Amino acid sequence: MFMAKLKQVLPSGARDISFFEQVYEVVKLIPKGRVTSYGAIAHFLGTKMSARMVGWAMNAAHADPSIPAHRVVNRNGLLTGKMHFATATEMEEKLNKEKVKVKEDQVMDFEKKFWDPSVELT
DNA sequence: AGGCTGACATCGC
DNA sequence: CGCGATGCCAGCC
Repeated sequence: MFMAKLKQVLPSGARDISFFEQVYEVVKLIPKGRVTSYGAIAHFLGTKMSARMVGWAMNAAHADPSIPAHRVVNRNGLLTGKMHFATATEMEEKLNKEKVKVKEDQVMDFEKKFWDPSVELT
């Protein structure tokens, strides 16, 4: 269960030097009112084929409040990870505050709000 | 050392 | 149109 791994989200050591940090960096760099996808981040990090890694990284990211994980959605602009937030509505509420409209757990104008790190950060 | 898991992405039936 | 199976990679048991 996720509970089991939830405990290891915060390792006592500082040996968290992995692409996790890269994911954190990218996610933190996401402009307000913008969103990106796991696939885009994965691509930016080089592991474009496996967006799962990004999702996995985000799993650990949710432990860090400074990481706007709510701005990261799946390829369809769907808030698939909302269930991992404190509350199921927190994600879309935060997005709404950033002028990002969410309908049916889906980001509206996703393509317009989409922020591609491989393009914006290059 | 081997196997399981994961907030995805895609194709297949 | 819905559910299932597969690929990818890294971390953890």
